[in-house]
Amino acid sequence: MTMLIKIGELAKRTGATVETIRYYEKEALLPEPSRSEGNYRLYREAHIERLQFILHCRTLDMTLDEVRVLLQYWDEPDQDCGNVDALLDEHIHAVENRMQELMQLKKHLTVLRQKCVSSAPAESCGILNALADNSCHQ
Amino acid sequence: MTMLIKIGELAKRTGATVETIRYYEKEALLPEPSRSEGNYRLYREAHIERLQFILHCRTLDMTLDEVRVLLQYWDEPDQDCGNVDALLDEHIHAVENRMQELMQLKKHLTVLRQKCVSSAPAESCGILNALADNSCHQ
DNA sequence: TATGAACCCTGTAGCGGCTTCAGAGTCAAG
DNA sequence: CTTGACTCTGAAGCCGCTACAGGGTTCATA
Repeated sequence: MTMLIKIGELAKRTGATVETIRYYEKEALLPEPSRSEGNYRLYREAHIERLQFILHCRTLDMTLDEVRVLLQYWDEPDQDCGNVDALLDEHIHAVENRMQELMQLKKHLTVLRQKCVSSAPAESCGILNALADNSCHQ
Repeated sequence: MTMLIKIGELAKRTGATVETIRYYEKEALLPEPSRSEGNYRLYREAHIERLQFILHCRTLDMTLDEVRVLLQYWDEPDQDCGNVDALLDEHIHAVENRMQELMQLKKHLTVLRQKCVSSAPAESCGILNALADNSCHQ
């Protein structure tokens, strides 16, 4: 007897919300589960695993399209997994780039922050003036 | 004679797109400009500066709501600028937090990436298996 | 048996910050 | 007079959910 669980239970076990689970089904990331007499979704072990896989990818900030690609390998285990590496490499690069951007950003913000030391009329606020200044724009 | 420019010219000078400019107008970040006989928007110096201010804030990853707050000081230069500091401090914190997250992320991704060294059937791919693995989930 | 609470269903709209499109009008050059 | 570059409005689409509204189901308790 395979154990069948309803959507709320699946949510509880995985940490997803009920709405997210339904959303993933609509997006075809999760297959449509069977239904009870009262039309409730009934999930089994395989669904739990698959959802966990998806959520894990999401904690790594992958897009749903990236997850879709990975799931395709998951579904066809005989394929060459070379593209899995490639996808991951690309993703790592994207994360690195974003970090670089944020570091630049923080530098700029910190410099900007220094320009206002104390309460004063906005007119003379160094921050506002710096933001307005064209020359400061790169 | 003040020089008047059309939206395309404003876009070229600031680096924004025409659509973004119209969007900012709809969002009341930019005031409605005057119009030509043929109903074209006609911008003047002040619009250029204001748009540059907004774009500059955006390169610093501020939300439009944050920009709105700053513009309010811009518009009323007699106000105390204390809140400008506060907004900036908060924003710097947000950027720092995001950086922390991304660093964690990158660490995870790099570990994951090591698990697949060469082309092999997806079934045996360390990456996919690690993503599927519950124990790896935190 | 009635009723209430806790769960589930579908479908739609909203979020932010644009981007893209359809369908039309304007304007200057050739 | 036509062509092509520009402009206009309004609506829809993007991502990854989240939050409704308005119902149905299930199960325990009074």
